[in-house]
Amino acid sequence: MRNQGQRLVRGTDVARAAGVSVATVSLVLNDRRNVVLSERTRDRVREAARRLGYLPNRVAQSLIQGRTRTVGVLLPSLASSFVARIADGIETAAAAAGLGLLLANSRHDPESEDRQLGILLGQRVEGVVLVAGEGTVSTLGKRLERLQQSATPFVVVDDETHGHRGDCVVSDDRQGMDLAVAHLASLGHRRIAHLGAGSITSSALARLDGYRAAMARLRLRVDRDWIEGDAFRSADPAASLMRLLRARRPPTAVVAANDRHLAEALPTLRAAGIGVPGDLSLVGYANYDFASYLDLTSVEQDPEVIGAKAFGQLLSRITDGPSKPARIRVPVRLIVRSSTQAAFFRS
Amino acid sequence: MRNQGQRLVRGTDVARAAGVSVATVSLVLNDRRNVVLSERTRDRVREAARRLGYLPNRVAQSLIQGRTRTVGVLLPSLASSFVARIADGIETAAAAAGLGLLLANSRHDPESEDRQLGILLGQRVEGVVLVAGEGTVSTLGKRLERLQQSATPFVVVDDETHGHRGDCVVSDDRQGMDLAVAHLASLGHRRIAHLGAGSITSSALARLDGYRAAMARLRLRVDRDWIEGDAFRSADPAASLMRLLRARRPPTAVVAANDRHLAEALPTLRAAGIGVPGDLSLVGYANYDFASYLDLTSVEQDPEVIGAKAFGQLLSRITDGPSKPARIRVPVRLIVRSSTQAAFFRS
DNA sequence: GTGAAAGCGCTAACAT
DNA sequence: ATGTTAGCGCTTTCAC
Repeated sequence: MRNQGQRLVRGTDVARAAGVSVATVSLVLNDRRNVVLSERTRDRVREAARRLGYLPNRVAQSLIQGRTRTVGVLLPSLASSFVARIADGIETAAAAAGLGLLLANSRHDPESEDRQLGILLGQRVEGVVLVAGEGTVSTLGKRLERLQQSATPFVVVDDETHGHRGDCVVSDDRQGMDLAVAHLASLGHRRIAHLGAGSITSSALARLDGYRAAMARLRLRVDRDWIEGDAFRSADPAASLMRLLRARRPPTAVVAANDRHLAEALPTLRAAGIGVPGDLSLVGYANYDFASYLDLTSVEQDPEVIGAKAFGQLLSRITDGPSKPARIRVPVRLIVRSSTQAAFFRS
Repeated sequence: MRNQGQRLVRGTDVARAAGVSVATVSLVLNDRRNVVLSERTRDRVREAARRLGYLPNRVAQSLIQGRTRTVGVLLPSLASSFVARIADGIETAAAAAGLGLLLANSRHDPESEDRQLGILLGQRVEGVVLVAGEGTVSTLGKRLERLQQSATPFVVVDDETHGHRGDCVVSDDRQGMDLAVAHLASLGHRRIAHLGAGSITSSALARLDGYRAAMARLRLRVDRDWIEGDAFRSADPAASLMRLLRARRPPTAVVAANDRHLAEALPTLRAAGIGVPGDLSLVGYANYDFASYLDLTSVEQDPEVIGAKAFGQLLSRITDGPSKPARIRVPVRLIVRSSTQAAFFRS
């Protein structure tokens, strides 16, 4: 539309070219099997459509069919590769189901997220995948309410704290922390500390929770000064890590909620003469590509699957309607590299 | 649409609730200043719209106005953070201009790209940003032809080889290589080799070209065995790098077309006892986040700006119509870290 | 077998 | 100052 100059080909044009009516064009091109059309007409129409490069106007189709074959994806930013890969997973699944993707970006701003949501709803998307993020997560409830009122199916990704209002898909952070802690314990570590993500997202909280649960399951005590880098003192991961090492009973291993914090703290560790894994074992989280270059043992997530599951759940809501909210946790796996090592000689 | 149960609010509903006609609703909500409406009616309509949560159906608006306020973005994958950040830039610019984004993913497959393009055109997007990628770039021409025939404005990103058919936006790879080579030369290096990206994208070619041009500009000879990792022997960056070091006149510095190759070759270098930057200076390209963790001097691109410029160019095509094809090169900058050092004592 | 006509929800001329 | 009407491009009964 708004094609300066040559106007786009319409069904009418094809009809005229084929010497039939628009109705027939529609019948032929949509392969309506219940009506019987002569082969000759079918061919003539198809030929004319091909020759003119006719593409049925999906806007008009949407209007009359009452469905847009489009879902909305509302995310905080594509700058995060985790989020981008989730979007990739959603797109792939949606394309396979014949649905298009309307992408909107809140730029971590609740007001913007609200405005974007309005646009998506105005476009009459058939459903919305809402990827939570720092900045918007605390007021997410409002937007979910709005979605509910509009009776538009939706799925929340990367936040389960608001999950009671509908479906959500998250990475299994508790499992990840359990794998990390169990791995260290199996290497003989007993004094395992946690370097938090410095965030209030449900992921960060679940990782902290998962750390505590794993330690409890393995009957390992957690000293009060073994947890650092919560939402309020995350500014400097290196400083946080060094604080951990000054604990009354210094840890022999640290599980971090994020590879990045570890990577940033590494030079400080080196400067302090603390060898990894000789003096300290480290497990990261997210398995960013630099984890392999830095030889960091890390928990790998699967954002593409998260996206695919989110779309799958959304699709079943669109076709089957609402029912009991689902909470889907996508499994993670531990990638063992050389930042972790047995702690025999320390106990 | 396809809202099981409660039907969405239409203009008619608002009209009935406010005791006016649909036309009036439209006039009020679109703030038509040329027609005069009583304040009382305006308020009544606005109030009713607010109360009912009315959102004008953009599908219907699109149909009658002949414009969808939507642009299509067709990219090879969101798994690449470079591409994802370009998409982010496009989205931000589009949102600022009041246009939505229909995102489609070719998964590096030309046929899929063609199919997706058909869907975008069927949706009557007002323009298309086509991000080139490995796998689709060689047959890009066909799709550009299709776009031209449909008279839909488009901009190609990350490929200038097909740029003669319309506008394109690329990162300034030649400038990047020039910065890298000049930096090394300023440190006293004369024997500077090139480790290619192992790709046939226009970026990879431009970087190789840029390397040659920069060397020529600085009157530095390029030995025949100083170029490695072209499209045909890129499988193993470490092996390529080691081959470079066995050149008749071994280089004292290497500029790579991609950080990743350097990162992968680093362990091999270490194992061979070759110190960086002591024995060899290295400059990477792309400035991935691991470049900072590995202390790699690197050329930083600006994908968000690339996206923004691409959208800007597209928008001017949409509003102003076609004219001489533009070729926009987005500047890069060199981030100096400690993988490069003066080569005084070697010459 | 095929065409005519109605209508999806909206906007924009034209009436009143 | 507001309502009536036509029509965007398509699909879908219902006539012929």
